[in-house]
Amino acid sequence: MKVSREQMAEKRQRILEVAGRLFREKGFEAVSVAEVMKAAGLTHGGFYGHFASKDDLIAQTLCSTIGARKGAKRDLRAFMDEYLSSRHRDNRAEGCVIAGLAADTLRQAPGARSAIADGVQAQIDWMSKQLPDLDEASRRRKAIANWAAMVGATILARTTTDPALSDEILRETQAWIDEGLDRSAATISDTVKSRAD
Amino acid sequence: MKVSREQMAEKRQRILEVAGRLFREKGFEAVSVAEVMKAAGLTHGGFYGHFASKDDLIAQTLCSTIGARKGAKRDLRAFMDEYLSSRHRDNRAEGCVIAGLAADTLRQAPGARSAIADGVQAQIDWMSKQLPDLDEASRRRKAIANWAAMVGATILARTTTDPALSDEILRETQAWIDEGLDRSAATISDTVKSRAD
DNA sequence: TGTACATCAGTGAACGCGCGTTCACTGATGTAC
DNA sequence: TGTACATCAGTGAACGCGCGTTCACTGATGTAC
Repeated sequence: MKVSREQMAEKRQRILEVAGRLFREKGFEAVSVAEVMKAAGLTHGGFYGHFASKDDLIAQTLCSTIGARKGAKRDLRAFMDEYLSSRHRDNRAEGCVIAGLAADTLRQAPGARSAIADGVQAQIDWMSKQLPDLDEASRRRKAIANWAAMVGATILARTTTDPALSDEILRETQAWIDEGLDRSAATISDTVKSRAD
Repeated sequence: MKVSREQMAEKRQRILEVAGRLFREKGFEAVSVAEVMKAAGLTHGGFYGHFASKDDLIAQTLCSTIGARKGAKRDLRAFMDEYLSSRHRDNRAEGCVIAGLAADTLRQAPGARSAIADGVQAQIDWMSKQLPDLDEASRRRKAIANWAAMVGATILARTTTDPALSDEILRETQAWIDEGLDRSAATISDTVKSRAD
């Protein structure tokens, strides 16, 4: 049965949303087209009215989900705290796409790969811009190293079966990053002071 | 046709080796039992004489590959240099199992999960032991944060489609880790000096 | 040491299953009059 | 504004395919005499 154009656009959006959740939770290959459509309240046959293929759905879902998460970011410290929290570790379905799906995306079609690659690039640029260091090079170095540590810690914390070790990985990574940020702040205040002299 | 017992043990070993390479290269789901057996020079029907199921193969391959890599480690600095090299980034088939398959393993059977989890634990313990810092807590913190950064950087560097950014991620992460190690060395030599006074 | 036979690792056809994808059909929508 | 009809989003059965797994069979191995 036909539906109105707004309804169709809404349904397309709903498919992208549930696909984003399911893919992050289970990975691309473990989620079937039929499962996505059912979760969106539709039957599987209608899928190809919205997307050209499963690969197309994957690429569009990544674009859409990365875009949505990008828009929600505000303060760097708050972002890092949330990222290395047990809540984020345990909530794969709504968490960071890169921590959840980067490894999976390596073997996907070019559309998916470039969507994730753009996300990595944008994330590094954003973090670099938020850091307090004075010179560009150390801002960028710190952004890359901290982002790598955050992604790695999330993946390792999710992998571990021992809850104490999992918590420790998040906590110690956060402490290590905080030490680095404090050191930057101290250097900057020194620099500002010496300039004032 | 029957073969001698030593030949059968050799074949089992060869299956584990090719499976280790193929899984790291393509992920668990994208490699079929038939593909593994063909790569080992056998036909797929014989598979169940060696392993109870594909899940069993995955778990045993992880154990075997992690064990083999553990035995090959020597010096921490050399290990870190190699880990964050473009060679390691580009050689998934023979590289670190955790960077290559940790994300995939999340959704695998318990045997695979615990094999990878043991690998994570052992890696943190080993790195912690190799670090020069005087107190246990900062050794462990540094081991966790550095290991997380190494795993994350490898995954991000493999994800990126821009070769320059990929190289940059590896280089800057290594530089950041080196700064941390140098800082430890300096602190220790200060401590030793002040004790000598 | 040589021979006859039981064992069993490996072979390859076959199985059932779930997947991505297709397609004839349905019926609400939106348009022409 | 009301009616007749073309459009087309959604339905659900069906498809071909590759997968993990099974099984009757083969023939070299290793043992009993």
